[in-house]
Amino acid sequence: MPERPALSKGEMEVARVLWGLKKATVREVHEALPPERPMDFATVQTYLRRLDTKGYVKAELDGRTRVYAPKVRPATVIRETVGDLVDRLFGGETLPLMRHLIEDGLVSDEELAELRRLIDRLEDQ
Amino acid sequence: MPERPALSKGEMEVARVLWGLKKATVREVHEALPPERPMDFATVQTYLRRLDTKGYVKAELDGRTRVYAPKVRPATVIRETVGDLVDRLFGGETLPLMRHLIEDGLVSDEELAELRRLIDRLEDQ
DNA sequence: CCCCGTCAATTACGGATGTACGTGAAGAAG
DNA sequence: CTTCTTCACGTACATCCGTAATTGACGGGG
Repeated sequence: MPERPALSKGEMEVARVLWGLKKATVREVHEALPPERPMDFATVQTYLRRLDTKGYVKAELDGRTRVYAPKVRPATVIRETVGDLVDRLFGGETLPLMRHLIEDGLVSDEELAELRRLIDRLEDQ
Repeated sequence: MPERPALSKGEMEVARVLWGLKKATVREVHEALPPERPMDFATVQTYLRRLDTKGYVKAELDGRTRVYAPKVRPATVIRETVGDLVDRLFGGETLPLMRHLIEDGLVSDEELAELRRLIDRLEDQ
């Protein structure tokens, strides 16, 4: 597999937005940013350019404006990123991460139920 | 709460080792590193010094050798780190992360069972 | 005493990252 | 046709990160 350089924190944020939009110009991504995390237009531009060089998105010129689109699926990025974190922080063990997520109250009751359904489905299949 | 600068990947790795040792010199940390992730002695030294300046560990001099000890509990670091990742990659939603962990086969059957027990315990309490 | 090996500390350094400024072209206004 | 404005592009830059080479103090053998 083509080993891409890992994403940085900021790159992740704009990648996430681009996944949501499927296809967008810098301006569109900029405007779609979550309001609690504003970012300069030029900063978004930089992140998109870097995502391009790193191979996570592709860009094509429309007139004189670049239109970006994802090239790597979110699931892939997530797997790699989370895997890396689990390695470094938990020595590769996944369960401790789960435990923390659950015990720190980061998961609501509803989500717990949903989670249980998920496990059920997976187990008898 | 004293907002510390976030940990970098490398810093996490040595912090993890130090948590295991409770208290150790650079050399001890260096020797306790997982074999599949070797690291120069001086590199470990640098990470520990940076962990110190960032406020994650404290160091005291024993003779002319520094002895390091954790100052922030793992649970705290984990909460902050994972929280940050969840924000950036999932917009704050925890469940999608869980889903990915489970569906990508990153969780063994045994762990699934364990996980179910965890949920049970949490729910009826 | 002087030299050498050992171990810890300090300094170094190229590349990544977060963030933004300066520049130049396309179009609107006069 | 000249000027003003708008927008996207490339360039910039201070900091952080990963990684290690260099320097300096101690103790032991000649």
